[in-house]
Amino acid sequence: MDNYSSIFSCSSSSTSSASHLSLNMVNSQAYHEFQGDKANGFLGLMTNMGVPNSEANNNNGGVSQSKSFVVGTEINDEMKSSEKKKGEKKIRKPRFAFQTRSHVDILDDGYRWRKYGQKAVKNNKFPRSYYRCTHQGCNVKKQVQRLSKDEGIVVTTYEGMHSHSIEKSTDNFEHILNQMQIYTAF
DNA sequence: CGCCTTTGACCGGCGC
DNA sequence: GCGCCGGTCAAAGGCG
Repeated sequence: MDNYSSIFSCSSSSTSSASHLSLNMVNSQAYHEFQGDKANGFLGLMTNMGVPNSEANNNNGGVSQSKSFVVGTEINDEMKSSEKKKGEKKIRKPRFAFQTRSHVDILDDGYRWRKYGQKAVKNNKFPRSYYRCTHQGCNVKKQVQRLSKDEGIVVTTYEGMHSHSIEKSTDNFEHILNQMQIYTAF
């Protein structure tokens, strides 16, 4: 979790109308923007989400916001010769993460995930869990990790983007956002 | 019965 | 070259 280029803070958006839409949008757009220039496009998007109306939440000194979006562009080092790897499986996919103040680490975002691994993280007493989207042909991955520093914070890192639509009701993004708000209130 | 979690093994990259 | 580390595989078992 060191090489993330930028951190966005996102307090709960009160307008639920934009919620699931923006999450989808962010997903795809971010993917594109990362090809060329790093995080600027994403930043713009976040502003589009019409966010910052920070509820004066009671956060303990260190953390100033309850939810923060972290966007990682992986190390682009060897992408000089883009044709180097024929299989392009080697291409580092853009990842983006957000951390949530929550006591449950299963954040249902509307997709179906299958857990395929769990590893201990060093300097962290909590393990990290690896999930994969079970939709056929969609190999989006995510990993969920809890901070040992503050076990109330769960970091979810997504990798890749879904090539399909959500299987559950699309209102689910609203639900999760609502959940986030609820947990944030504590 | 199908889908999921669990868990140790395995593997590739990287630093020494 | 070797060992560590992070990520993935796959067999076995659980659960609705």
